[in-house]
Amino acid sequence: MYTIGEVSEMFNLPIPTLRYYDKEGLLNDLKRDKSRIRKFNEKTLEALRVIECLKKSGMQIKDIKQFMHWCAIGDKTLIKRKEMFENQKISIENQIKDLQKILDMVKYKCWYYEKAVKDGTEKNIKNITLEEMPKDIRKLYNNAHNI
Amino acid sequence: MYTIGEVSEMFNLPIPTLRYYDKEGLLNDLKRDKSRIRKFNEKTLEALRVIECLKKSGMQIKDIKQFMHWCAIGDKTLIKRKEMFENQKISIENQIKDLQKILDMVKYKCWYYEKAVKDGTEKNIKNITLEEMPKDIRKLYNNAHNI
DNA sequence: GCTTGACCTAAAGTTAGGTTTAGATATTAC
DNA sequence: GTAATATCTAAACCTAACTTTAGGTCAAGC
Repeated sequence: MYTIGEVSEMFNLPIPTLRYYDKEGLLNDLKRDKSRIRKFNEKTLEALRVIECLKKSGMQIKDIKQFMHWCAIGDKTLIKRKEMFENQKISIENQIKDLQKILDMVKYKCWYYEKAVKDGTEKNIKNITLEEMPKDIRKLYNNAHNI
Repeated sequence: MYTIGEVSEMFNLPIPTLRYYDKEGLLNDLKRDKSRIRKFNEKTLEALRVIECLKKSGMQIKDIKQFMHWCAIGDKTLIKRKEMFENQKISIENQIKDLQKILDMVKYKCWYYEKAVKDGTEKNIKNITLEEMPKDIRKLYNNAHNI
């Protein structure tokens, strides 16, 4: 059993954030002692790990709440929970793909500015054609420009 | 030369968003005609492409504004702009790495719920040990659990 | 000359996800 | 017993990035 202060340290989350999650209904398993003080147990910590994961995957608090609620209901909601994770998987895969395109654009810009800094001016590189680029850079450029 | 309505369609951005970007100083090259109507040219469109890219990479409007301002100043700011893109490159690479860890966690959960749905209950799988997991799933689990 | 449609502005409103404040209670240390 | 420390609550506040509203201008078509 842990106090809110201990959990705050463990997860590196501010105390008000933990209270906020509780208020929003994300911590179903959270119990209180006789003087209304929150007592976090292993189940609550596991819930927090899942919350952190789902948050980082871009899910909104209200949808995480929905999921936590399904968990509380029990086996009747297994299919919904499975589907949720399958959708989240697709969503993350798409986010990674998108970021890889953005990364190509940014890598192209890194090359561009390296050249510009070397030249001391942007003039020469500004109107470069595809043919004048090194092959690997051309690839970055093409990837990036059909975003 | 394009009107704000045309650009809105081309970029699939609401008109008020384009006005907002202009107001925030992201569109230095934007000119007006005699009756104060915005006229977008190729340079503005290229700026919008860069803005979209930087936004998707997680950069804030105020930092994009800073970058656009550097662009307007000219060759004196080349090193700053190069450094900005180099930092953004690292940031995106880290975002991708983080998402890949999250993805492993979510893939593990997909496997977990597939099994649970097959069983019709979460009971059996709930307390599964590392040894009882298939090797590839154990790998996902381990990757995910040192987030 | 009047209506329609696309543009304009400033200012207020919105949303998510917290964070801060103010005041109350309870346990521990001296 | 009293001071310090950690907890509690409700409610106000905050920030980013828009979005909506209300009212005004302007050129084209009838």
